[in-house]
Amino acid sequence: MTDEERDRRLARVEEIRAHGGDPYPVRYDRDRDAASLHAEFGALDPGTETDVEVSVAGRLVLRRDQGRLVFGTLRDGSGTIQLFASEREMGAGPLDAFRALDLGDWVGARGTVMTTRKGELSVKVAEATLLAKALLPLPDKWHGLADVDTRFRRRYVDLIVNEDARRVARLRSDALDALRRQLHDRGFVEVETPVLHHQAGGAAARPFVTHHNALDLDLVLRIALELHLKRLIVGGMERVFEIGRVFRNEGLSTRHNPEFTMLEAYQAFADYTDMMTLTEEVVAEVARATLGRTTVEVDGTTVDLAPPWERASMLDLIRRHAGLDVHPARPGAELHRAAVAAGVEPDPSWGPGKVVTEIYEKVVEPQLVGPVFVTDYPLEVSPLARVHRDDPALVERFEAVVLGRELANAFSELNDPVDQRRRLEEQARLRAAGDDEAHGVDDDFLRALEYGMPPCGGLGIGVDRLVMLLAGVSSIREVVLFPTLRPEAPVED
RNA sequence: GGGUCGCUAGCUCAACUGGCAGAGCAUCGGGCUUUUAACCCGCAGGUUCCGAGUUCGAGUCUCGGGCGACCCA
Repeated sequence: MTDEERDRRLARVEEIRAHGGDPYPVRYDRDRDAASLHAEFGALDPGTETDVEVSVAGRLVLRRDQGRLVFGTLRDGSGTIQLFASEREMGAGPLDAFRALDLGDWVGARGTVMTTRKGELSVKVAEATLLAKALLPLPDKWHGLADVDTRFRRRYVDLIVNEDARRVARLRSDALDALRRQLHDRGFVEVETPVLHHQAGGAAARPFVTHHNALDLDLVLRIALELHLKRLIVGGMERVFEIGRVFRNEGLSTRHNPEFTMLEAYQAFADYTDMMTLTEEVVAEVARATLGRTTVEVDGTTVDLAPPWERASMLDLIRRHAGLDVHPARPGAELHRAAVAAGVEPDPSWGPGKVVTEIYEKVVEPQLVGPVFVTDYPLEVSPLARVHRDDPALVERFEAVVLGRELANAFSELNDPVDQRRRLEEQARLRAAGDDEAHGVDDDFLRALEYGMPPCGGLGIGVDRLVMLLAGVSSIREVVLFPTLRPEAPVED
């Protein structure tokens, strides 16, 4: 019976209540956590007794029963500490009650600090208190949870038994903290802009559609932060950033979760070269703040994020890695031949810029170790970026690539309202022709630009991907605490 | 969407070519006052993901379905 263990523990709960106990008491006074005990008493010699009385609290995760002596391992938010429960110290009745605790129970313990003969720092228990009874058993104490799906569905269990899950969750918090500090230190102001949009914009992606009942209005969840942040630049907020969730209605993979976290930052009077400097400095500082170093390792490959990062144009990289000399101004037939030579099957609907970009993405990007700034994208695939100062077929845009993955995307922002309107109308044409990832025309955004946006550099960093890099993991689900999953099958457990 | 692999006790995993469904941990009973995944003895625990088929006999083979992982588009 699958509920046998749970029934046994429920019966234990009733037994405790029948004896006047409370299996779920309201609070507990603890004065120390495991880490502080190790920090203060870690140097004690084996076999030391102290008269320092402490109280600790945590989850009982291991137990070693010696008969008249029971060892327990208690885990709190800081680490683990051993409990030393002896009949001599507690008496037979209380020791039996301690023995009756189940693995997974939350327990408070008061006693003195000691070390065992083997030198393990312990609390010699004078009094133990059940703080919360666990009804469901923990997974195998040695192997933990191996089923990846269950790890993500029951992240709470993953966090209990998997040190690495705790490490990554903490690392993500540290990285967000460091990102905010880096930007604040540079004079950026953190803002919050709407998640519910009338129209998806700022990226090429399909949105989630939702509905506002009172207004009887369909709305979409944002796919990017860009267009509202630029409105703030128009409003005179010279340096703004937002760290926020965006939503893209696309498939699930090791690199894609439908909701993920973007950092976008906009800086007035700057161009994309300034954003390269900002990117490499901020990312390197975040690595130092979270890892204490600038090198990261994923799947056995180590890269150093310390600035300066290599800068190379997309066209140069195609020449170098694919041996092809291409340019979006070349005749279409020539570009199609080049694409085929590179192993890319060009779609008839693709313009020359799209063909060049596809060659880059399929052939070049996966080979790039980096960190490298890939600069100067075809105009056609970048409707929000300013035309390149030296080449009208290109825009001033870069993507930062590390280990074949895009980490950041940035432009010299397009602030000519007439040019912007033309480019969005071209997108609308593609959309009408069936490209459901193409932009629509956002009239309010265009109106904002008509009030005048100063020259501006804009930067987007995929926070999840940054954390993946820092954590050394290759699946986005490892860095998102509760990744999107199919609903659990109705009959389970 | 395609390919490959997987789904067996609460957890982690076995079960040669089709032949009595097993182990470790957890649980339960017993022993043990310095353990470290404690250890020793014993008990109990199963819709082998679901459904159909082939067969004297299916965890194993065939077909269909579900869920997941990895790779590819």
